[in-house]
Amino acid sequence: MSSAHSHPVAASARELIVAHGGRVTRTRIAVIETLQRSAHPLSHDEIGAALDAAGIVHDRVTLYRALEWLVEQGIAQRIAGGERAWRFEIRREDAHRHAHFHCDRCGQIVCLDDVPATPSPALPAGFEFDRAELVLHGACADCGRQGIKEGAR
Amino acid sequence: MSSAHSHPVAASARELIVAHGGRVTRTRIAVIETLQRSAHPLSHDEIGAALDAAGIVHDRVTLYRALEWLVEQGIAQRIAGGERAWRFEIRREDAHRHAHFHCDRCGQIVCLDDVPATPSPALPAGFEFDRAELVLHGACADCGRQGIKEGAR
DNA sequence: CGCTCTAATGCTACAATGTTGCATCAATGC
DNA sequence: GCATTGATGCAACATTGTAGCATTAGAGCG
Ligand SMILES: [Mn+2]
Ligand SMILES: [Mn+2]
Ligand SMILES: [Zn+2]
Ligand SMILES: [Zn+2]
Repeated sequence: MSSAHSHPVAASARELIVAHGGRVTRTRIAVIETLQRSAHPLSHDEIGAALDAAGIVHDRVTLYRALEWLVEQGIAQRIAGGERAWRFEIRREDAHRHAHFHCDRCGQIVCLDDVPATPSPALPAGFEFDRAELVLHGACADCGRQGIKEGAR
Repeated sequence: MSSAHSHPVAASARELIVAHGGRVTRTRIAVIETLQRSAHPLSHDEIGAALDAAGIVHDRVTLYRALEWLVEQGIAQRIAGGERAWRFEIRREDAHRHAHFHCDRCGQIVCLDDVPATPSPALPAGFEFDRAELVLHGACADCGRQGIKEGAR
C-alpha cells in the first residue's frame, strides 16, 4: 500500500494510530476510514452501521471508546448538532474549525467548510477561550421545498 | 403560596401564559419565574431542583412538557451546550440570539449577550436559514486559573 | 357556586445515548 | 514464542428524554 510518491491526501488509518501511540485494531482502522470517506460528520450509530456493513464485528462500547480515543488524540472531533447524539468527523488541518449546518427536517449535518466558526470574540475578563462551535439551523436543499414537517428524525 | 407581588421586570408569568392561550398552572409559573430569575440557561434538572426547593411538587415528565410548551410558544428557547442535556432560558427581545460560553471544567453556561450568534453567512444554494447557535468553549473566570481538570462535570 | 370541557398532570413504560467494572483477548516489543 | 498491557466484549447501570393513558384541575359559563 505504500506508494512511494503518492500525494498523501490524508494519513492512512494505520499511520494515524501508530503516530499517536495506539494499537492498530480492526475497529479503529474501520472507524477512521469510515470517517475519512464521509463528507459529513457521522453519529456513533451511523458509524456502527457502517462497520456492520463492512463486516467488522464490534461492540457498542468498543466503538464509543474508539471514538473517545480518536477525539482525545485530536484525530477526530466531536460536534454537538441539534439532536441528542454526538457527531464525529476527522479533524483536517485545512478546514479546521468550520461551522456546520443542521437540517431540522431530516436531521442531516453538513460541513460548511468555508464558514469559519467565529473569529475571536471578546470574552469577559478571566475567561479562557478554547474553541467555538457554530451550528446553523434550517432546512437543507433536499428538504427545503418539501412538506413543512416530514421526517424530522 | 401566592407571592402577591413579584416585580414584573418583564411580563409576569401569568401574563405570558395567558397571552399564549395556555392554562396557568403552578408548574408553568414556577418554571417561568425560575428561568426569569436565572442569569444563565438552566437544564431540566436544575429547574427541577429549583422547583423542589420552592416546594413546588411536580413530575419529571410534566416539567419536560412544560418546557416543551414554553419553547413552542416562543417564550423560552433551548440551547444545546456542550453536555448532553438541553438548557433553557427565557427569550428576551433585546438579547435575542446571542452566543453562549460553555466552561469545559465546571459545565456552567454563560450568556454572552453582546456576542451575536452570527449574522447571516452565505449558505449553499437551496438551504433555508432559520437560526444560528454559537457556543464558545473554554474555561470560565472561576475555573480559569485552577487545576487543569477538576470537576469536569 | 356548581357544571362542563378538555388542557395539564402524574404515573408507568420505554427509547436513545453514553458510561463503568471487570474478565478476557490480542497487538506490540523483545 | 512470551510477556506485557492496551483494547475488547459483555453485563449492568446512568442520564436524558418520549409515549400512552387514566385522573385532575383550570377556565368559561349559567
Ligand atoms: Mn465538519
Ligand atoms: Mn443565553
Ligand atoms: Zn434535510
Ligand atoms: Zn467554569
